Amino acid sequence: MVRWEPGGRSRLQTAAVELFLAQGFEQTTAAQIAESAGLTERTFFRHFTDKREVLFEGQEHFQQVFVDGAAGPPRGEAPLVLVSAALARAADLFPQERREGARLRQRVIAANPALQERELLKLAGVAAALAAALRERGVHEPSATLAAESGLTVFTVAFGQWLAEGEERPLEQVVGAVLAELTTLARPGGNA
Amino acid sequence: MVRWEPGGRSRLQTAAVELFLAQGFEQTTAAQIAESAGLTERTFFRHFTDKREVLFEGQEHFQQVFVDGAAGPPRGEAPLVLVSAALARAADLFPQERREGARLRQRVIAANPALQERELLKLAGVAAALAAALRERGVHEPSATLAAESGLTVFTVAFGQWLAEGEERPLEQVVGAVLAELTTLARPGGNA
DNA sequence: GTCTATAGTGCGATAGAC
DNA sequence: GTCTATCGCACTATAGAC
Repeated sequence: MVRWEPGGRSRLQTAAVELFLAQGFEQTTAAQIAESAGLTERTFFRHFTDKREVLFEGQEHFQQVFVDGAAGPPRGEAPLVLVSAALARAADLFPQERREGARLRQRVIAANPALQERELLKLAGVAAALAAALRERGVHEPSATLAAESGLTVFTVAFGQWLAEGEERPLEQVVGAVLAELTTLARPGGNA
Repeated sequence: MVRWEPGGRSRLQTAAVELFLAQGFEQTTAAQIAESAGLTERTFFRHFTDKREVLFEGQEHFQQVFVDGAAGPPRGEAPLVLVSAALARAADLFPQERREGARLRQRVIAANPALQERELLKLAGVAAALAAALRERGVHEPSATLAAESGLTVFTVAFGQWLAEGEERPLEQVVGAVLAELTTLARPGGNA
């Protein structure tokens, strides 16, 4: 006989999304989530430093994919080429099967400013890591930061479109379209 | 005889910055700030919905300056021209005299992730409002969002540079330089 | 202005896995 | 023995309700 069931962490995450969807983030207490997963409140906070964090697992991996992706193209390529490569790798993380789950998660976040704050902080972290990767490839400031932030902007815009009702294209294709739009826009006289 | 000194709100803000600098954000309680301003904790939370908010006064005005700035150029101009106009107006909000105060505030924010989250949310709000203003001027999605987000990125990068040790140029000039860098970036083969 | 729920922390105890 | 996941209890501060 086991003292506790395995996978406490993922049970907490699943329970959290369900409860947040059913009754809202603020109306759901950490104790409720824990109970719903067969654990105690104290254990919830052992796994997640705060209540919001339960929705943001896997961010380190997401970030690393961007960083590694930027290391793909040969040295000397333009910053946006490196960013484009990173975006392609990041898009691979979200195949069709993940679309519906992503929609649920996004709905929870959209309904609560505190969760939006956390998401923005995570994205800013990815952008900072990507900028550092670009600097390692010889891109100077402020270009590195501009390119990295632009890349994350492209990703989030594309991701939102990917989650939209009726959107059928794979994420990589949407990312490509948005990136093309950005370069058009930034070219002097672009997209009047 | 007055029942209470005037300017409670700004006294709270001043006290908050001083205490946050001296002992850190988390180590400072709302009660301490209130006491330091000769008020009660309850009054603090009457003025500011949460502890972080005491550092983010005046955001509505900041946002409105961006929106109004984008309404300046004649209709039919390219999105980045509208954004450039908005950036110029926003830069005017920060003359030389505000540089030192801005440095202190930025130091407090840089030292605490919770404050960074709030700042990012505020900036996202400005970007969303600017994007809406661009759409009103006939810019379609996703260009409106891309242009607006890029504008805010340019502003924050420039603002950071403006606060750097040894930087002497006025903010508007730094903004112009960073914006020029962004357009260079998007040119094919640009800025390798 | 008071009262209260909840987030989040610190510390110690327990129990299984290795 | 060590390591790790769990629980239990006491505690503070935030923030909202009354």
